[in-house]
Amino acid sequence: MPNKHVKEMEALKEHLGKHQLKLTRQRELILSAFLRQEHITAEAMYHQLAKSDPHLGLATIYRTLNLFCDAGLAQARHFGTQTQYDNISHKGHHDHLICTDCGKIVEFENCDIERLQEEVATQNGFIIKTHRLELYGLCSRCRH
Amino acid sequence: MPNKHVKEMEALKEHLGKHQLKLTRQRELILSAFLRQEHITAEAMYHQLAKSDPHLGLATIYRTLNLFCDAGLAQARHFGTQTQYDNISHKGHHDHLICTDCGKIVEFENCDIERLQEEVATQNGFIIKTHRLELYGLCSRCRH
DNA sequence: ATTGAAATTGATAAGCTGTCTCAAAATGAT
DNA sequence: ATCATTTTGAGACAGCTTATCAATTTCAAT
Repeated sequence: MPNKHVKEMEALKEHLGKHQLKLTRQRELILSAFLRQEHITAEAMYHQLAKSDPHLGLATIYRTLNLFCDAGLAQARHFGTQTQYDNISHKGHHDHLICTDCGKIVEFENCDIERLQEEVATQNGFIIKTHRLELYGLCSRCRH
Repeated sequence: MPNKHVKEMEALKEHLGKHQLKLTRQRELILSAFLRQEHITAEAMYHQLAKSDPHLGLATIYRTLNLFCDAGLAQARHFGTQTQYDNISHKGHHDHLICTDCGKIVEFENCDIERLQEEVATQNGFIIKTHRLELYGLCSRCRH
């Protein structure tokens, strides 16, 4: 596990400890692979890891990615018929423009929107931990 | 069909005419029910209409809602494991502040955020049809 | 280091949502 | 009214995700 993933590893361990869960070889392996991606599906990770670990089950991948969501390391996003698991640390504050016709996804970042979100939260007594902003529409090619 | 839905009915007829499709009792019924909602799932509409029309098939609902998407009256949005069909004519978007601790949900609306969203979309050549904004955090009670 | 209760895994069955199939019915142009 | 074409309803089917469960692994307490 690269050094730069130590922080996430610690976050996972903390979550495991709090919930009487155990650190397994598979969880370490999947975390390591997950942190290298910006976002990935369970199926894609299954095929990716099959090379180095042929007996890693698909159910374990799903269970572990959902665990990462609980631990705040990942965020599930449903698009089409599949679920994308977004890497929170990569994401930082990236949001998505999604073409409903061809499925194209454009990532963007907008500080002004972030600031307004904070404002709205403060007005309502909230402290924001994460957010999800998705804009659905047609990309330049599909709108014709 | 209420008078206020005449415009949508005409839009549907125009689409049907252009594509050699036919206006059926079911399509009228489903349109009428759909226009009364801000958004709905196929399953929910199935149960809702089952009372007045027990033999209306679920497949027909799906087919018809997808037809509405093609006709520009509806917009499909994947939410959780299900597909929400949004009523395009309802413009009043409410976004959500969600407390991850107690589950409290506060709805809000912010024109400035909406405007910035349009800006971002335009910069990327997109035309927005719908969006989804959720802020996750702790509400005033739970943050202590 | 060993033990043992509790959690996890892998393989697969089951569940859910949405689409496809096809014979019967409805539509609408003629 | 006729008839080619489209649509419907019911259920089969397909894709993605979760549940089941015996075998294995983890880890805290010896």
